[in-house]
Amino acid sequence: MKSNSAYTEPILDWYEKNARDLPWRAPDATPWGILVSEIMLQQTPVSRVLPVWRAWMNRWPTPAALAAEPSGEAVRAWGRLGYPRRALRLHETARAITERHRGEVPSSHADLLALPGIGAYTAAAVASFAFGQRHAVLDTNVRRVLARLISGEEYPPRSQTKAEVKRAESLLPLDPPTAARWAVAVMELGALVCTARTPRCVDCPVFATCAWQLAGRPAYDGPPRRGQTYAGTDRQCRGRLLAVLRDADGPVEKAALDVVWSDALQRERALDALIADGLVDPLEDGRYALPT
DNA sequence: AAGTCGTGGCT
DNA sequence: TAGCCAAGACT
Repeated sequence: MKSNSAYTEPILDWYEKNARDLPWRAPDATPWGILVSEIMLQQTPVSRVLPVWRAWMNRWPTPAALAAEPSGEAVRAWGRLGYPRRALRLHETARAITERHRGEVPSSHADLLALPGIGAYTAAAVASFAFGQRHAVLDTNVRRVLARLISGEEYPPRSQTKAEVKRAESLLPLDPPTAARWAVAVMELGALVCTARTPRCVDCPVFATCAWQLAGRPAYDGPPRRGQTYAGTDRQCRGRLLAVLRDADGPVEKAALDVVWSDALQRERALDALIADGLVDPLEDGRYALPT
């Protein structure tokens, strides 16, 4: 097997020995199971995804099974994973797969990209992990690993650049199955060793050739990286309101929503937004429910 | 194209 | 303790 960089073989070897045993990586994992895992894992830690993924796959083992249910059931089963619009889009995707692709998860990057809730990363990830294709799979882990290994910087730029994509493509092994293994391997290295906060460089298989190491691990000096305060935001309010509906057996009175958020103006705004998003259904009798 | 969109664990 | 961060997508 040909390697096209000094990083390829050490990282592939490291992955063979250190990969986590995740159910969506099992030999019997289906493209649908892999797709579901990728949606759930967007901005969400593995540990929180695991139980929800298992229950989800047990209940809806195929796209057609999910497509046959009301979207509200997907929202309810989503539980507290966060960003519940993902559940809605996953439900839409199940219906699109059922209608447009005969119930089979499409294998082409373009077809995947056309599905709701699936962007460049997820399309590449599913094409790579489920179908063994050769794609640059550029997520937050990979971006950070490459920034350190090659650019010698602690963190990548705020938003993804074309240069990063080119670089990721140039590192891809030529053989598709190997490229697919490389993709998970780099991601896993970022998740387990080359972590954001306190990297475990002593365990790194490419420590000796890491540009960031060689530069003396200079601290990040770019613009502030984030600032997502949460307490008191519309997002928190939306979360509270939706939790009431998730935990209820059926439609709820307006009063049941009112008690979970004191600021009436913000509460109405958040409720309207949830309705506009299709996450909440206002009934004619004045009550509210998850969508049908 | 910068803002918005949940939630909880970790340091 | 209070940020920081986690396999992004969409507008």
